[in-house]
Amino acid sequence: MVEFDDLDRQILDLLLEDARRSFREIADEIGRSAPTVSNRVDRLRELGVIRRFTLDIDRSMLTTGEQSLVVARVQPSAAEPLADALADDEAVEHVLRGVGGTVVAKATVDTSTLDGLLGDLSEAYPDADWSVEPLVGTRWDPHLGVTGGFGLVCTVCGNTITEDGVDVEVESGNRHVVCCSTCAADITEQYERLADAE
Amino acid sequence: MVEFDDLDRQILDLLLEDARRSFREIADEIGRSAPTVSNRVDRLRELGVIRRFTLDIDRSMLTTGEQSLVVARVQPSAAEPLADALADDEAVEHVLRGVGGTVVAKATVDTSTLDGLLGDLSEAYPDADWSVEPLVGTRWDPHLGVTGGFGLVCTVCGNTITEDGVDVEVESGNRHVVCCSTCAADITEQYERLADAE
DNA sequence: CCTGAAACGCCTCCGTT
DNA sequence: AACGGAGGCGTTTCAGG
Repeated sequence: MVEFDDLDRQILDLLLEDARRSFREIADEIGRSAPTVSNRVDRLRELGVIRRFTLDIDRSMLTTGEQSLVVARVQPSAAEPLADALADDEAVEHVLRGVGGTVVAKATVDTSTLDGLLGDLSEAYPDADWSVEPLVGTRWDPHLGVTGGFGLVCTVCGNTITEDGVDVEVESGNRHVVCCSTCAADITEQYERLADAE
Repeated sequence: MVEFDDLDRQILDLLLEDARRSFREIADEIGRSAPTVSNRVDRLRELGVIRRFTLDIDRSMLTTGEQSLVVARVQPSAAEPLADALADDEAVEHVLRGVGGTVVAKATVDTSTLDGLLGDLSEAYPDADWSVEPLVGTRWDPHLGVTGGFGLVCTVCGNTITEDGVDVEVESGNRHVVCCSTCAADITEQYERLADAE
């Protein structure tokens, strides 16, 4: 059983708004019992839809708040490794990557302290077009998408997952949700090939 | 009394990692009692350091997950109104603004659905340099800054706030934290002038 | 500003439907 | 899959240092 319904969407909406809201309060809101909400939340965490419960902090109020905004444009094929390299730096908090090769990073240090990392990356990506600026304002309005539909997406073929969905546990303990047994076989094979290569 | 010490920093660190962690667990971790943690968290919320408790969601798993990355470069003076205009749209979840006039937005709709909003904004900011792409990857590693120091910053003059700090309540119910009575008078005056202008 | 005790509320396991 | 009850935590209030 792998599905994702309106109840899940409502729970996510309420938790995005206030992640410390009690399960009982959520239960009242959506017309279910607290254990149901608890079970749903557990499932959403296990599936990886909820990556973590966290805070939105106003860093402009803190002296640790010097932050930098990095925007780079590279060849689309180079975007993923660049994004990974940026994300690996401990000062980098956020990385966004567009399909066209735009990579945006938000770091929790000032621009001069970032220089070391960016110097290395500039050499590794000589064709890249870089900009680095002190970050002066961030706004965040957490919500799910505004489009009507919702559901889970197959990580193999991209189709929407229905009641035929399969929840595959690959050997590292990671889980993947796929739409059918064909995609499940696909992903299992991929992981086995990866394991053999080691 | 307005201060921000190592205890606050530790509490924020632990909550960034898991915002549903119990106050008692945090208390054990930092060697204080649960009521102390509860009081500190209340204070951090009231001060606006904690803007909200929320979730990090993996949108790539949801069919609502089509997202767009917008990067605009405008005159620095135009960046703030542009950032506000973007943030006002309900599909826009994140807005980042650099001091040099770079504005980055992350929207929870695909690029074609964004067209209406961006068409209007392109007309309003004819000198802007725009790019819009489907967003294909986001990573987020929540943490406080990596720099050593911490503390609260005066919203008037930018100095670090010490035990002389003042917590001013301006008439709208909003609060500001400033470093001294001079800055407190400044901000009160500013708000009064604003009220008179209406 | 902190603590401990106590009261109250919330979460989760379990048995049932 | 979901519910109600029960036991055990978690949170908050309060008195006292």
